Amino acid sequence: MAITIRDVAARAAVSPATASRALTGTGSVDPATAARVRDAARELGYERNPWASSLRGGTTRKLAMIVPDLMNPFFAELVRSAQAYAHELGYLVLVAETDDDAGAELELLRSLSDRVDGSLICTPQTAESAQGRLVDEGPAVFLHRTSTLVPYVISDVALGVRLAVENLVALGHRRIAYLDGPAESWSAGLRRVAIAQAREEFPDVDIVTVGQVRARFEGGVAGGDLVIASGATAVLAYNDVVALGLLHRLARRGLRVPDDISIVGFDDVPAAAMASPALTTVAQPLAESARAGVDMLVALARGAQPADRAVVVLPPTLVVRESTAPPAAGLPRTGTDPV
Amino acid sequence: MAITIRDVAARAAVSPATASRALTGTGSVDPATAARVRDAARELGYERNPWASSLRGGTTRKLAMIVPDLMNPFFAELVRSAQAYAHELGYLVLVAETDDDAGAELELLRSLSDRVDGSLICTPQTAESAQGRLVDEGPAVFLHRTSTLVPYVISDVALGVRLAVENLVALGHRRIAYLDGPAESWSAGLRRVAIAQAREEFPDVDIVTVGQVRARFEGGVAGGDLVIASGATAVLAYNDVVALGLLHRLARRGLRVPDDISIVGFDDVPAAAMASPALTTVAQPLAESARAGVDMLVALARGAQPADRAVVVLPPTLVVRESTAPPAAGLPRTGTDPV
DNA sequence: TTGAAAGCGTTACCAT
DNA sequence: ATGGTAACGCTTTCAA
Repeated sequence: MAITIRDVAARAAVSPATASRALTGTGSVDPATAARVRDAARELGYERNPWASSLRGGTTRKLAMIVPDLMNPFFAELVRSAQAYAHELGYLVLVAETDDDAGAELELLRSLSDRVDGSLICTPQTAESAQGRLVDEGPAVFLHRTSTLVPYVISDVALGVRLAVENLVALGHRRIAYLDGPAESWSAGLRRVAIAQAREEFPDVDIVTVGQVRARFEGGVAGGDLVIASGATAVLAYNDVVALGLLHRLARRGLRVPDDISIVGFDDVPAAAMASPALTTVAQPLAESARAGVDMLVALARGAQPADRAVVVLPPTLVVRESTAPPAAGLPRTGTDPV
Repeated sequence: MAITIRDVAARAAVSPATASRALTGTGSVDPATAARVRDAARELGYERNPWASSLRGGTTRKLAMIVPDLMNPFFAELVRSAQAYAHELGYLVLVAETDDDAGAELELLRSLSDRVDGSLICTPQTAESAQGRLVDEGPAVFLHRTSTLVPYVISDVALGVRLAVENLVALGHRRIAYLDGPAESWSAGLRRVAIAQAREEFPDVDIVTVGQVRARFEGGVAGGDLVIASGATAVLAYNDVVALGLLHRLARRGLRVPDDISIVGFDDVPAAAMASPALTTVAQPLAESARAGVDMLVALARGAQPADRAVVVLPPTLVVRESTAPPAAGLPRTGTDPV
C-alpha cells in the first residue's frame, strides 16, 4: 500500500485538507505549517496519486498528444521534448498515434478529451473542415500545422528554404532542382510557397521543380532520374528520407555526391547524419516548438484567451554536411581577385 | 461532463453496481441484462474512466515500461508494439525513459510501482546486484536482457550471428571481421559469446575480432581502419549504427561496398534500409518480443507463478540487402562444375 | 442475480 | 489559517 496524503498529514499533525493545500500550493497555509508538511512528505517518500487527484479536482494535469507515427523520428523527437517539458510543468503527456489515418484523429481526441486538460495535435493531415468540431473537444494547439481556428506553433519553412538556397548559391550553384513532395500534402504545399518566394529572392538562379514524389525513400529513388534529367548541379529535396532515396539512386546512376551534384534535405532525421556522404539538411526547431506548444496549451488549459498568443513561428537552422560542395566547374568569382 | 457509469446504468434501468459488473465481466449477471447494459453503453458512447476505476479496484490495468532512450528506433519499436498489444488486452502502458542513467531506473520504478500492475524493463544496463531490490517493486519482466531473478524475453543472438556468418560463408567469404562493441556492455558480451560459438561451427572460416568501439556512428568510423587492416573480405558489425559508421569510413578510404568488402549489421534500424548501399542486417523480432513480454507480465500481474513461463527466446531474421556480395575473387566452387 | 452502501486518495467547499 | 465533510467515478463487499 502506498503512502497517502493522510499519512503525511498525520505525521505533520495537520488535517489532510491542510496537507493537500500545502503540497499543491493552492489556498492559504501558514509557511511554517507548509514546511512541516513538505518535510513529512519527503521523509515518508510520499508521491501524490495523480489519478485520485484528477478525479476530484476538475483539472487532470494531463495533456494528450496526437501524432501520425511514432516511428518517424520527427514526431518521436517532438513527443520526447513535449513530454520532458510538460513534466517540468507538472503535466503528464498521453501519446496517441493515428497511423496516418485522418479519421482516427477526431475519434481519438474525443475519447481522450474528457481525461485531459488539452490536446497537442501534430497531424498535418487534418482537413480544415474537421477543425470546427475539433475545437469543441476542449483546448487544443496545433504543432507544425497552421489553422484559422486553433492556435499553432510552426517553423518558418520559407526561411529554411532560403537558408538552403542561399548556401547553395554561395557555393556557386546556379541551377537548382527542387524535388517536390506529394501533391496533396499540406506540408508540401507550404514548401512550394517557400520555393516560389526563394525564386523571387534569387532571380538569377534557376530553381526548377521536378517530381512530386511520395515522401518515402522510394520517392527519392524515383526522383533521382528526374533530377539528373533536369541538368541541375544541386537538389533541394522535399525531406531527408526523400533525399536519402535520391542519394541512393544517384550513386546507382554513377554520379558522385557532392562532386557531381549537391543534395540538401529537410528535417535532420538521424539517418541524415549517418548517410555517406552525410546529408546537409534544414533542421526544424523541434524541441523549441514542442516547448512553445506545451506552453500555449497549458496557458489555454488554465483559462487564457487564445487571441494574444495564437501563433508562434520558430526559425529553422541549416546543418551543413558533406553532401553539398561547389559545382565541378568551380566557384565562379565575381569582381576582381585580390590575389 | 463525461458520461459516467450511472448514466449507463440509468439507461439500462439497473444499478451502477450491476452496470459495472456487466461491463467488466466480473461477478455474475444475467446475460440479457448484460446485453442491455452494453447496448446502453454503446448508445451513450460511454468510456470507462480508467483512473477512477483503478482507484477503487486494486488493479490499475496499467503497465510501466522503462527504456533507456526513445529516440533509439530499437526501443521506439519495442514501445510501440508493447503499447499496441497491451491495448488489446485492456492495458495502458506508461513509458519512462532513463536516458541511459542506470541509477534513475530503480527510482523511476519505485515511483511508478504503486500506480501500475507491473513493469516491462528494457534497460540492458541494470546491474545484477540491483535486481534483488527490483523484484520487491512488484511484477516485472525484462525485455532483451537476461536475469536469474526476473522472467525475461530475449532474442536468440547466437542464431542471429550464425545466420549472418552462414550467409557470408555461402557467398564465399573465408575471412570475416567482427567489429566488437563496448567492453562493458552486457549486450556486447552476448554477441561475443555468439561469435565464439560461430567460430566453432565454422572451423574453416577465420573470424577475427577487431575493435571494441563505442556503439555509435563514430565508433564505426574508428573501426573502419581496423577492419581494413584485418584483411577480412567481410565484416559483421556490433550493430547497424556502427555498421553505418563503418560504411562511411570505408567509402572515405576508397573501398567499395560490397565489391571490395561486405558489411552486415545488427538490429535493422530504419537508417539501414536507407543507406547506400542498403545494409544487410540481422533483424530482431521486436514486435514479437514485446508481445511475449506483455503476455508474461499480464499473467504475472494476475497472479501467475513465474516459474513455468520464466524465459522466452525468439529467433531473429537475416535481412539480406546490397551491402553483402561474394568477395572480389569470386565464389570458390567446390566439387565438379556441371557446366 | 441484483441493489445499497462503503470506500479508494484526493481536493473543493464551507465552516470555524 | 485550518479542519470537517462531501464528492469525483468506479468497483466491491454485503445483504436481499
